[in-house]
Amino acid sequence: MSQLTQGELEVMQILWEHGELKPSEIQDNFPRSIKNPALRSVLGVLLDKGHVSRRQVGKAFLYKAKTRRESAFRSMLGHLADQFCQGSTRALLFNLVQSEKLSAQDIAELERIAKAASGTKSQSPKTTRVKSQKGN
Amino acid sequence: MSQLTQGELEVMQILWEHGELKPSEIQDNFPRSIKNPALRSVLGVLLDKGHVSRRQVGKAFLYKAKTRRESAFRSMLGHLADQFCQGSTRALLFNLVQSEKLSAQDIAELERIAKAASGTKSQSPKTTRVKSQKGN
DNA sequence: AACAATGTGTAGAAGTTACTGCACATGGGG
DNA sequence: CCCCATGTGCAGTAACTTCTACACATTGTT
Repeated sequence: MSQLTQGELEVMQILWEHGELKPSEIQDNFPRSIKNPALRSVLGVLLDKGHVSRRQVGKAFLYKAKTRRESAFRSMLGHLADQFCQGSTRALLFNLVQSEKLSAQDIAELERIAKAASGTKSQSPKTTRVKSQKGN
Repeated sequence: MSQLTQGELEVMQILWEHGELKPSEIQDNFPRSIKNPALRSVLGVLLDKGHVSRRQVGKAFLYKAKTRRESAFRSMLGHLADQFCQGSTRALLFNLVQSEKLSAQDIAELERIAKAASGTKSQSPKTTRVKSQKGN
């Protein structure tokens, strides 16, 4: 499935956050001013690409994200890895760890998360929930 | 500086790898078939955007990458973090660590790299100096 | 029934990326 | 000097993204 452009991504973010919306509601939640037909133009592209679905309710269409946020994220990350890390997200990760300035505490946290995620002998399998915090 | 497109990135990769080249040489190293004027069109865009410089030698132009590979990588990674991790590459890193399936060995390696890069005082800070990336 | 509000459909313009074709310039070998 | 290979300059096409303008349809209210 083809990559999301900037504008398409802006729309997807709103759908991921709010669920099922009609165009005017997306407009209301848009980070910048956008005219209705311009927005619908983007929605049309997203529909063609299969990233959203829509259903008619009354006279309006409700749009819903079909591609999951995590999938889109992974896809874009994978694309970046293709370009800069021989296609390996792992190599990308190592690169990132190397260039980020991490505190000892960060590193400990990192290790805990890694172990919990690998599902092996984790020391304290508490709620190491980090996920995509969208506390908007 | 504006983001690199797919085609622009393909050209940059070759310049990063080979140094200073003239268009026909870039063509020879191109992963797919591309006609000379098409390539020069991309080079022109890269020149406008400031990502490459060129100098005339004889009757030909030699093109050289001006933006460093690491800078472009970090920039694109930052862009991705803006979209999916509230602008924090650190959050992106944590997310990645969580979703990658890492072996215990990977985790140990990760920790080693992290500590070396951060130059912490928890261990022997031997080869701390990894790289000094400065903004281009 | 007429009207305003809301929402859709369609047409199309502007900018960018990616590409093609062709004419022109320069430098070495006959 | 003429020819030809290499390389540039320039004009223009095609697809895509983003956006605008405007007409038409539906619903609720008066």
